[in-house]
Amino acid sequence: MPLSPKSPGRAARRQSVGDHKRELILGAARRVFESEGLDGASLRAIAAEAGYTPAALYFHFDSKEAIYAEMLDISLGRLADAVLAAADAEAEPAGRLRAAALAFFAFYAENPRDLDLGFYLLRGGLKPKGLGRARDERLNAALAVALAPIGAGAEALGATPEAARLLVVDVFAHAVGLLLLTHTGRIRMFEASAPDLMRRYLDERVRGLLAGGAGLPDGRG
Amino acid sequence: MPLSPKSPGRAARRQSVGDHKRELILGAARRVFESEGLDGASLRAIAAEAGYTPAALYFHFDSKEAIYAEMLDISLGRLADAVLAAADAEAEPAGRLRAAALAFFAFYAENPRDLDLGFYLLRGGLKPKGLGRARDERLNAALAVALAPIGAGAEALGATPEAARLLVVDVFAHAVGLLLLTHTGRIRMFEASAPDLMRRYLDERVRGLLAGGAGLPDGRG
DNA sequence: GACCGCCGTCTAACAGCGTTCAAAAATCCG
DNA sequence: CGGATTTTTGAACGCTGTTAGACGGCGGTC
Repeated sequence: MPLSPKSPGRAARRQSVGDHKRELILGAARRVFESEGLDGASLRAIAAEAGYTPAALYFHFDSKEAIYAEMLDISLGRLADAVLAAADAEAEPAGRLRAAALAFFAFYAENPRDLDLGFYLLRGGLKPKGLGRARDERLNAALAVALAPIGAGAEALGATPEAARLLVVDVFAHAVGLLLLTHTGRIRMFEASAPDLMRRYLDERVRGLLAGGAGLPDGRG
Repeated sequence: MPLSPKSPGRAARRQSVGDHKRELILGAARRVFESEGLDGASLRAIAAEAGYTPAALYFHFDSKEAIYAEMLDISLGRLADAVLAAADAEAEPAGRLRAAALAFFAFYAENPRDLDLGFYLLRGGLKPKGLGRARDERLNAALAVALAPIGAGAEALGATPEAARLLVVDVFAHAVGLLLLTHTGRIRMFEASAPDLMRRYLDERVRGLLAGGAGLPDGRG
């Protein structure tokens, strides 16, 4: 122990003050991001909104991407909360499955900035350079939590674990595709209601589960 | 006619020389983009690769985005070619549908730079500011061409036009979602083979078409 | 009570970006 | 060749994320 702690509670208090300032900056980032968009949100604008000089942000975060990464963590946490709440409001497995998947879809449909953040990651941003490998672990963990009710619902309806996993993957991909294609508003095929498409898709998958034990067979061909 | 054409073939020759230089620049952009990625490809790098000074590019293109937009046009053209070729290699409607959809998927799975370009648009890039409204028309038209064989196959299998349209939309969204989620390689659920997932999904939809006349009912509920 | 050291922030600057503008070079035509 | 037009250039602008060094203030030690 090269450092002799000067006083017991000191480090902890420092830490909590530091955390508070990080949250202050993240809040400013969220506001600027909300009004300017992800690409339009400059570090200087975020710093100004937080009452700081740009350089000061580098004391609290390693980079601008680190701020985005932390915002994504928060976003995924809110997503998981929304999905779990929606699932818990239903009693029957089929209802829980549907509610969870629709809540996932609705979360991103109604919060385009969270969608931007997610797409930023998917498009290759937030590379784990200095962000640490742990970031990816957290990301996958949060995603697993948010999607868990879908798989659980499928298993409760009689699907094998493998079939349930495949259904989760399919629903996830379908939702992401619908969200992305609707998002720009410039692809004519997707000017129609995306939620309707999502509902229709889900209804069919649940019906398949109820009927045959699997909407799509896990052995193909 | 305020401009008196000095000689008949002159404007045409100018035009063709200009087109040639545009293609030269687009080729340089494609190469730089291939090795540096969309975000890493700077205008100065593209200009250097083409043997130009950055400012010279602005004589041939309105902006960097205009270069990207033109690259996207070319990309969508190649996509349509690949899809139509794959469909034409099959005789039966079901085979044509499957081949077209799988070719669409494979085109982007095997050409990540084209995928980047497409996602750049979906993420909000290539806004029709100075790019002109005509860009969006061309974009939608190219997409319609590339996806036409899927809808045609569905109708040949007995689907109503509306059901066929919905199937195209669904397949499109599913493919885009799978491509996007696989693309980063950082979402653990999608480390498995995306083509397999696409095939499985397609098989089921085609089976639904063959069985009931519609894989997913067009009246939901 | 004066001093030292660290923490948090600021000022100033860097290199890079897309873009613009006036001037120069190259090209073409009569 | 002369003059007009089309292309290209060099230099600059304002923006971006980021870094280095200096500065004030606060906590703990002598």
